[in-house]
Amino acid sequence: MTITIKDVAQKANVSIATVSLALHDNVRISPGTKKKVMKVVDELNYRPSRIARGLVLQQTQNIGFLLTNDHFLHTEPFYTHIFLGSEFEARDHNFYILLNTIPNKFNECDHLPRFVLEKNVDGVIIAGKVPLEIVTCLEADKIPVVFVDFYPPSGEYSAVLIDNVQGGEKATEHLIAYGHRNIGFIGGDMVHPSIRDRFQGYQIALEKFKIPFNMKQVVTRESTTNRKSGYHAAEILLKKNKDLTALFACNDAMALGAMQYIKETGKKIPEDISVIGFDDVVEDLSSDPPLSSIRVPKVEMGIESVRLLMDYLSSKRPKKVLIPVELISRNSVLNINGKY
Amino acid sequence: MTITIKDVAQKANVSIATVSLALHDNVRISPGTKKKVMKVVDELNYRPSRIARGLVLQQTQNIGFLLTNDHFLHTEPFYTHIFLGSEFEARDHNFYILLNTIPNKFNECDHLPRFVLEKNVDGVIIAGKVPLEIVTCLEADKIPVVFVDFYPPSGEYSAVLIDNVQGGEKATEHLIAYGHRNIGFIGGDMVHPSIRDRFQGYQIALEKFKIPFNMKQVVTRESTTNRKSGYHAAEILLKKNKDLTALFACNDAMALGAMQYIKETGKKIPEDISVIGFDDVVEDLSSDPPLSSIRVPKVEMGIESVRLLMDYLSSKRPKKVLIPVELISRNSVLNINGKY
DNA sequence: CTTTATAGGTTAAACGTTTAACTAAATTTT
DNA sequence: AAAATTTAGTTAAACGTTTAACCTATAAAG
Repeated sequence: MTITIKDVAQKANVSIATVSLALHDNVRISPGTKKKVMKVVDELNYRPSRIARGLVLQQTQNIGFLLTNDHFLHTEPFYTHIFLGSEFEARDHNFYILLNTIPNKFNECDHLPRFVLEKNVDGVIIAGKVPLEIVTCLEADKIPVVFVDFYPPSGEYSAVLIDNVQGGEKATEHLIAYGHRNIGFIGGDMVHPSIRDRFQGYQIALEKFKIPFNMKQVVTRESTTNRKSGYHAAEILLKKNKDLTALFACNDAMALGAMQYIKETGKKIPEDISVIGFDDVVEDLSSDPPLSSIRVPKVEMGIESVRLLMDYLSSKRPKKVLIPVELISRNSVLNINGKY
Repeated sequence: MTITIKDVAQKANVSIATVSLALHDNVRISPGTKKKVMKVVDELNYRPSRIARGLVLQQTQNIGFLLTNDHFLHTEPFYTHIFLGSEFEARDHNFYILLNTIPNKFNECDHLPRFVLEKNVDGVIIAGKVPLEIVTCLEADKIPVVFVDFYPPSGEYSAVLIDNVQGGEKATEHLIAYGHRNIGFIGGDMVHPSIRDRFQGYQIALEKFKIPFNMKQVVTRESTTNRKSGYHAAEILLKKNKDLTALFACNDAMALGAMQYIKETGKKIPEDISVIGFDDVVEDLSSDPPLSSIRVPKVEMGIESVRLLMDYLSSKRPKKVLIPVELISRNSVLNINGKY
């Protein structure tokens, strides 16, 4: 027996319309009546049913959150933090987040996430790279979309993006500032815009300091960006380049893999080789040594994505936000200025 | 302009009741009419509105998922995997999972998760240890609850629990089978039933093999169960007990902390000290050496929790499920049989 | 003193379903 | 052939809100 607006109306001796209007601070309701209603609302601990409200208002107050299975299950808590940020902000707007993971490959339009099929969301947040097919299907449904940490090759969307170029520069410049001149780049899945941008930042920094760019010092053949491929990339790189003093890995997972390879070959980090990563997902992961990285404010990105969606819902205009990143210096990079 | 049941009825030349009944496979509808209706449903790509349905059926088809902030943000992806499991299973039942993280400390009843206040869920899954105040508030609301990896000290609830005693035994017996006789136990937050059970499993295994239990070989004073406290606990333990050949840490995080301490003191794992953890959250975390552990089937637990909730919703009877665990042998435990 | 405006409500329709109760035609039973 | 039953649908109420349209006193204006 849940309390409805009728119960309140009855007990307060007014119509249900009055209760509703009072709850919405309508000018038509006198202060006296309002107080009376509010008192009963408190007494009965009444809360409007979100379902009934949704039906008449034709809105769900739900936000869909789309993510590939892989991304959610990643050991590195990157997208989960973004997800949590969106939950925080959604709460403030009285929205709910409906998570739906999707397979990494996507076939047909007929199997869209159910919250889309059922029209159970007012908008969708898409985090990370997803199959493009799904984007076109969503597009067809005219459902508002915000991208986080990914942007489809064509179209005009709201998006929260990391300033990857800036990050790549910061990481590389840090190594340069510490005296490194032979810096390897560990990439993977170069089709991914984020990785490409980080690579571009790497190149920009080198150029800025007049350090010749050498394609031999770069690995971009790995198709994934996890530890295993980081390990493998480091192997390739270090066997080809005996003179490298530092590695910039395009994300922390690859950096950790690279560190493992380096340690297994008997070399010391950072004494023999310095390593810097990207994403800063290793906070209390106690890698040995602690990995320097580029911090990406993940929770903030989640928050921002909800804000953009709210904004779009009222203005109908897409907006892009570029999130700045920050260098986190730990102990995996050695200052070798004046050492050689 | 979203398609409603009316549009379907009109185009199929039947009443909306017929459409609804046809969609629900009601015997009253002849095969012919049903086919006709279904054809139009397909043509118009009609999907019943979950909101309207929820209103008349007085059910939300939503499940609340409650978790403390800390647990969700843990680096170790334990609860996120449980969460994902629940999402998988909920999808099969056409339910949505509404995540709500709560602060670790909880004050008043007046600030329950909104999905409870708004009656926006049919039931709630509570994962991990939560403030007891919230449990009593939920109890008062008569809202169906399933606990996962936690069970409140009093009351009768549905729950999915890890067989921690069995796990503690398996871990310890593994060490014993490999010839270890001086086995330290690293605990923390012994108020937590899971940790206590693991400790109990440790004791049972020792007793089974007639190995004397020695309180000196046990640390149970740490208030948290993270890397830092694992590091600290290992320090205490190893300084007091020079003869330990193996450590059983009550979870992987503490095990990793302990490993770090051991390595920093110049000892080798597993040559000098064997280490085994619990939870198996380190899968591709590439600890060095790879940590042996007790695997807890996290995704399955999430799945099971939704099943229990569904079961409770129809039967109104709480049910407990004890999830068995599995030894995962990697390289952090050395077989020292016949070595001494 | 009648007319008009205003303040403070109330009535009723609408949102999109489900389903109990009803109905009409067809079929079976007696 | 009339009565009873079955079949295959339809009608209308209900779920809990919001809000446009309507109403009725009272105050202000002429």
